[in-house]
Amino acid sequence: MKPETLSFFDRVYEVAKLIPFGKVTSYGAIANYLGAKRSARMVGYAMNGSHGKDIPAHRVVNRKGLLTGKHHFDGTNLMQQLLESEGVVVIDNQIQDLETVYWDPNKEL
DNA sequence: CTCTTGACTGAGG
DNA sequence: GCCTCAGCCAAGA
Repeated sequence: MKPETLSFFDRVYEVAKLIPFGKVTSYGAIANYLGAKRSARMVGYAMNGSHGKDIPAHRVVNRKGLLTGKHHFDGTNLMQQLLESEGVVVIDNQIQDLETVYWDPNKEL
């Protein structure tokens, strides 16, 4: 690939697609993997365009494991249900046992 | 070029 | 542990 031709958004999508089934990661982790540790907000912002793509956006949460982006999904609890269907325990928009399901691209890739 | 907008994060009280 | 504040940076108007 020619990353130079890909925008920051496109890189976020590529990483998001690499998230294993039943795992989650944080915006900051993705940003750090892209070499822009301070651009965690951009990662989330990029996910706005993830709709209509093969992006498992529900596997991306903030560093606390809180489903801050659930408001961008259709249903009120769609994001939570998607995660639970993958074996991730979620209670009140908060991922339980985060360390167990956490996937860090910097360590895994 | 300037200004606004964020699905964030770390530091301080 | 919780709440608040400020910095961060790319994209779009």
